[in-house]
Amino acid sequence: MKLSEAKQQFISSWGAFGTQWGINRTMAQIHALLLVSPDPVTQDDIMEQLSISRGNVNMNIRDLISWSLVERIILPGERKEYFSAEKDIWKVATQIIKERKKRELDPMLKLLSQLDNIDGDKKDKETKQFVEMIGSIKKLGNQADKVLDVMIKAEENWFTGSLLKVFK
Amino acid sequence: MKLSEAKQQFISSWGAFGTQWGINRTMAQIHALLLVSPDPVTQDDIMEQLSISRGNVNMNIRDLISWSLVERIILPGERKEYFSAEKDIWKVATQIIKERKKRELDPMLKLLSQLDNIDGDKKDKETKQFVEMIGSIKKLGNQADKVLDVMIKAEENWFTGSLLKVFK
DNA sequence: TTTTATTTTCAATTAATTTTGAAAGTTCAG
DNA sequence: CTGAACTTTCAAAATTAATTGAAAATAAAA
Repeated sequence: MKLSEAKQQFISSWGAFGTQWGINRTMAQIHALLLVSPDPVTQDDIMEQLSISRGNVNMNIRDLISWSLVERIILPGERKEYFSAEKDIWKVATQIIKERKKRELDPMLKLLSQLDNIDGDKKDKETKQFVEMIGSIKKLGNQADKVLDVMIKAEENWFTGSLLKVFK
Repeated sequence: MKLSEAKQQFISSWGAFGTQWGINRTMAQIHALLLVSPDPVTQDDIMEQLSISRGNVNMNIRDLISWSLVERIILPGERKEYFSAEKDIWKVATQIIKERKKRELDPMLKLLSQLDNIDGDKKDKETKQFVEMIGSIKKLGNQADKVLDVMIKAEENWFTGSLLKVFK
């Protein structure tokens, strides 16, 4: 398989994959492009390679930067900005976990703890089911929270070594 | 807080939460409603409680059934169908992991292994970066695959007990 | 300062997804 | 069978999300 073909395939699939996870297709594609680009690239490079508008590139790049997956690079003596993605895939994964946890899991746990205190008869079937369900989701969420926290701090070696041993 | 109010809050937030994860808002809301309903409910109940059309309920319920999160219940002597959600939240979580793994991770790993063999000079910077990146994503994906497989088979006790111990 | 290169913004457009609702299909009691 | 009760389908409509592109803003060079 030719490089250009494989690259196209990767970028387009990464975009489709992202979509299923609630990530803007273009953002995922830009990320994919940067992941396989050894050198920093410009907005114009991205516009050309993905056939998308300047505004679109700009917004999605900023988004990727806010996720700390991409950094802005100023080359000395150059007017244009360049962009480069974090290439250590373990760091990429933990960074995504960290951000999604912060943006989604934490707020959800906060909400659940607000739904805790229900007025009225705790013996009522409806009330009982609600309180129990919120409680068990909260419990699971808190456990996931702890596990993810450790993962975020861990080294990749720990994952491949120690943890996989636990999983025999 | 009143039950009805808390329930509304939960359903609507669960829907918003689902959206961020690439899950249809209505599907997530129906799931939330069923999670906090102690008894099986009908399509009409769902239509009324969420103010949505019959077709919408029907399609999303089928989707939930295909995820094995909801089951169809026929009450003896009744003409209508009833629906009920799996209430064990650990089972819900592992079932979702199982399905997403099957529908998303597995196909992605399959794709990556097809992008392995690139023609041309492995010393070329572009080629090298591509091959290495695909390789490391594949490696991480395979590790995640193993970990998730064990989780899917595990009991919740294992998660709360043994695993959390590993995480001190 | 003025000019030029480059980035950012955002209203308008386009695309993608979701929802509706009525018709067709199914099932079952009488 | 027949018809009422109920479920399913799917084209069209509505909604939501993403994208464009040109104008405004910014920053560096002349």
